Amino acid sequence: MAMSNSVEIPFSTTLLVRDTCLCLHAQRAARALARLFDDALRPAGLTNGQFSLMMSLNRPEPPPMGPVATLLAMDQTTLTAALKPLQRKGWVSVIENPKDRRGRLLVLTGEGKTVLARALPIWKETHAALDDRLPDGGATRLRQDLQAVSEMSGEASKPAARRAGRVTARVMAE
Amino acid sequence: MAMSNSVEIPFSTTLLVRDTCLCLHAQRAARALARLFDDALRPAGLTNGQFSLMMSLNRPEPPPMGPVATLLAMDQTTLTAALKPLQRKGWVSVIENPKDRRGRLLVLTGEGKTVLARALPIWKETHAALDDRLPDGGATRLRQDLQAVSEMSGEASKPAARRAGRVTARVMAE
DNA sequence: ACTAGAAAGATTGATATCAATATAAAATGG
DNA sequence: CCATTTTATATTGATATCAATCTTTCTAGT
Repeated sequence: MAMSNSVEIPFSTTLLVRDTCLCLHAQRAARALARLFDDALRPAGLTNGQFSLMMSLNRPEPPPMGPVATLLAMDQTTLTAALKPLQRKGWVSVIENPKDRRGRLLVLTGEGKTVLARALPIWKETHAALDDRLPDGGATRLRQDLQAVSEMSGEASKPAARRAGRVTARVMAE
Repeated sequence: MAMSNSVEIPFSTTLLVRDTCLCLHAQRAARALARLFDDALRPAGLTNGQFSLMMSLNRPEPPPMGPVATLLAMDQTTLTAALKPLQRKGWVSVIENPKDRRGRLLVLTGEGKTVLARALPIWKETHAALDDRLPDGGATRLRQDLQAVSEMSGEASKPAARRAGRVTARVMAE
């Protein structure tokens, strides 16, 4: 009798994973929304990620990189990479932190602010349209649920924490 | 009087965008969940995306690429790229479609099935743990909301449709 | 059958993402 | 104050993501 080499997973399992996996659902929604906003923001010269990043730099005091990476729930090395094109375009400057010479401060330039200001109404329109198409209160609920998931699967696996074996601080307090 | 070159966006607007943008929330949750599942699946040699992709290939009949890309809500060119490492590892074969010589069929190899079968219990555990940490019914609700968003912002902006100016067919009917 | 258009994928180039690792500076414990 | 550890960030290498574009093959209309 022949060696049964390949392990069969029932098709029903495939359907189960397809229908229930929160990770898959999140990746799909994230791709779809990214495309939606990328398309909308294209005339402004920004992607959804660049918009979010630059918007998060619009603060009274220029923030260091770590907190921004945490805010965006991205790896610090991803942030370093994401800043490169924005620096090239002159929209963000990365300066040395005088208080801590290991660190950098992220500064939105005047030109960066202009680009961001042009993108803002597009974001508003796009987001309002999206909001309208969701059932009443759907957006708020979804936001809360996403927040919960980010924090939950984030606490233990926040990029910074994973390297250091511990959890890091709060970010962008109002 | 000096030229007022830079456009100021109030900090309150930044906080508004940070707190309400569904796209940002989705990207963050997607990154956090991706890390969670990537970490869990690492011993099995798979990333969350590779797991989802390979699982979606576990069907009675090997599917063509288009429907798989649609199912995963990713661009067709992304799928082409994502298949490369899986082909190299011998877990997926890309064969010519005898019915349509433009097309390809994606086949999970025996070795691919074995890898996937080893990853399955990890997925189950990880997903169950995640489920437990969400409030009652939270997972189901979130799934439905994510689904709605994917379909909504997907219909008009499905990768295939964006190129062709129209919307494509249903996928992976049970 | 022919031809124009549509559809399926592949390729290229730019950016995004993270793991592993490296470097430099600050903090901490003697 | 010095040695160790920790923290902040950068670099490299692999994969993921999409826009723009190209080739091949199929389909429709004639």
